[in-house]
This record gives sequence, structure tokens and C-alpha cells, in this order.
Amino acid sequence: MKKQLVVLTGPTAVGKTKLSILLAKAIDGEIISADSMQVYKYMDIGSAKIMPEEMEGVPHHLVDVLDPAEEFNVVRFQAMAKQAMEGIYSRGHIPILVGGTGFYIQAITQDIDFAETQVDETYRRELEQTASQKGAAYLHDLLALIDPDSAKEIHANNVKRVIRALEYYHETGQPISKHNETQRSKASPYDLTYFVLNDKREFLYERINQRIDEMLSAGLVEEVGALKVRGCTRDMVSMQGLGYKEILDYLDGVYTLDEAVDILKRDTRHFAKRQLTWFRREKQVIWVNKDEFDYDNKKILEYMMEQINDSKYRNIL
RNA sequence: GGAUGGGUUCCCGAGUGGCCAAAGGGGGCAGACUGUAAAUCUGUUGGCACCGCCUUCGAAGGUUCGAAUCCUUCUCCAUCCA
Repeated sequence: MKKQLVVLTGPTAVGKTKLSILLAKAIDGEIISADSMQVYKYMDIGSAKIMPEEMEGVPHHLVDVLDPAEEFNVVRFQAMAKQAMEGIYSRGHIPILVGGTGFYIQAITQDIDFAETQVDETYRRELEQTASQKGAAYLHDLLALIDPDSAKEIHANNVKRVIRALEYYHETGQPISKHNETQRSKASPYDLTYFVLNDKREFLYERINQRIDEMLSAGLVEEVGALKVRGCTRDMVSMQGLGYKEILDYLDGVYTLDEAVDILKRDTRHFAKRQLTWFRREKQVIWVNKDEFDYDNKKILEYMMEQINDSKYRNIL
């Protein structure tokens, strides 16, 4: 029998965190954060991290556990999340995956099998250098030689993904396109209920702008300044987070504060759009449009409970 | 009151007689995504009955086979002189 798993996601600033607490209490769940930034310590304001007093006693996992200098990626997330889930199941609780990183969620719900190879940093750097010296097209041609399918799918300008495809072949001797294909066709090993909380686009954008203003008055600049003093630099994964990279640029004199804030707001809006695109593509998601519930979390929760109770039936279909 | 520069598609901004529904950028919208994913990348952006037609370049007239581009008047903005 499949184990139960609940996912609560949605675009940034839509209100996932608050709802997640209600949900966790209602189903006796524990929360696993599926968020690439909230894992990091000292990054509270910019990542809109939930604070201990807001948790209301609901156990949270993968929040505030890594140092900003540490690298984080899907594979690591997957391993940590799976481990947390084991603990949760053993306690007889239901894991609730909460967060906006669609890829991370997919890594769990589809149980993607990432080849357990070691990333060869030297090779990666080599490819990066080749790209900057001989151009993206050259690298893409290289990929076409060993994995024409991937070359067809990945745009030449998307250097990061071209590099990963090349890297994958280098590590495994297999084309990544083939690997992707087999992974894609897998069914979820969980009794899954996957919610996407959403709101009207204009309201969402408004909330994003508003939230960033709040972050600023809560001391975002100071937070980033402190990280800088700590030795955080742009090339760290943690400093690629929205709010961090822009404010870092401001502190480095690349932009004025106003410019940095405008860019941050815009990029966050763009991000929200990308998230939505991702979720639209996911199968078996249950869209929860806030306006259809009069923006009443109680009504939303009621609906979610129904869906969770129906999930067993639904997952057999 | 006078002089000069200027009003271009959602915004900024090129365009100075045909190759202009109009470069480029931004924003918006849409999409991709299987070890950096809050990353990275792509497409599209006047309307339609869409290989063609219609509406657009401050407004109204005019010149011309033909105008966003030339002329006239008006109007608004900016700067300068009074």
C-alpha cells in the first residue's frame, strides 16, 4: 500500500505558510520545507522563512539547517527530505511537503532516480571555460555528437543545461535524454494529494510588491549586509536567491537601492510566473484558487480535507 | 509674448518619403526544465475572416502614385529669452 503524502505549493507570496500550519494541525502532519532558500541559516527575511513562534508546535524539517556557504541542490534535498519522511512515517504522522520549488517537489513525488555519481567539478569547470571561450554553439555541437536527442531539446543558449547533459554523459556513458525518458514515465510511489494554492495574477503581483516592501522595512538590507560580512559571495548557491543577489549588488554599488528593489520585485514576479508554468505541467495537481473560496482559509482547509480523504480512491484511478 | 527642441505602438526609445505594424530595450503573456531550479533558457507581443485586409506614429487639413517621415494651422510638453 502506498504511503500518504500531501503537497502544498503555489507561487511565492500566495500564502502557503499560514495555510500549511492549519493543514498540519488538521491532519496531524509534519512539514517538510521544499524550498531552496529557507534551508539556509541567517537568511530569514529574504527567504520569508517561517519563524519558530509561527510554527505553533508543528514540527518542521529542512528549515534553517544549512550554512549559506554550503551547496544545496535537488539531490541533496531529495536525500534529506526522504530521511525526514521516514522519521515522520515512523511517528505515525503524515508528511506535508510545503514550498515553492517545483523541481524539488517532483524529485520526491516522482521519486526521481538521480544517478548517484559524483559531480566532477574539474570537468564542469572545463566545460564552462569552453563555453565562454568558444561559444555556446560550440558546446551545443559537442552535445549533438554524443546525444542528439538532448541537443534537439536543449536550446544552445541554455549553457547550464547543455553542460549538465554533457556532464551526465561524461559520468555515466549514457545520454541524459534516455535517463530522462525512463524517469518521466514513472508513476508516483505515494498516495499523493498535490495542492497548488493560487490567486488572481494581479493580486499575486500586488502581494509580491507589498511583501518586498515589508522585507525592506524588516531589515533585509541589514540581513544581506551581515551575510556579506560573514563572507557570502554571489557565486554561492544561497546568494542566488531573490532578494540576496539584488541587495548584494546594491551593497557592491552596482545599483542604487531603488533600482535594486525594482529589479527584485520584477524578478520575483517573473519567478512566480515560472512557478505557475511548472505546476500547470504537473499531472494530478489540485488547483486551489483563493478567490473561489472567498479568501477564507477555513473554507480552503475544508476543501483540502475532502480531497485528502478522496485521495485513496483517486489514486487507484 | 518670442525662440528652440520635442510629442512614435503598454512604457522607454530608434526611425526623417516607399524595403514600416514600425529597430532595440523594458514590461506583459506563453513555454521548457530530471544534480546550480528563488537557477538557466526559449517564444510571443495592434486587430482580424492572418500568404491578404483593416486601424496606429499629438489633432485637423494639405502636398505626393505613396507620409510616422514634407507643408499649414492648432494643441500639449521641455528649455531659454522676455
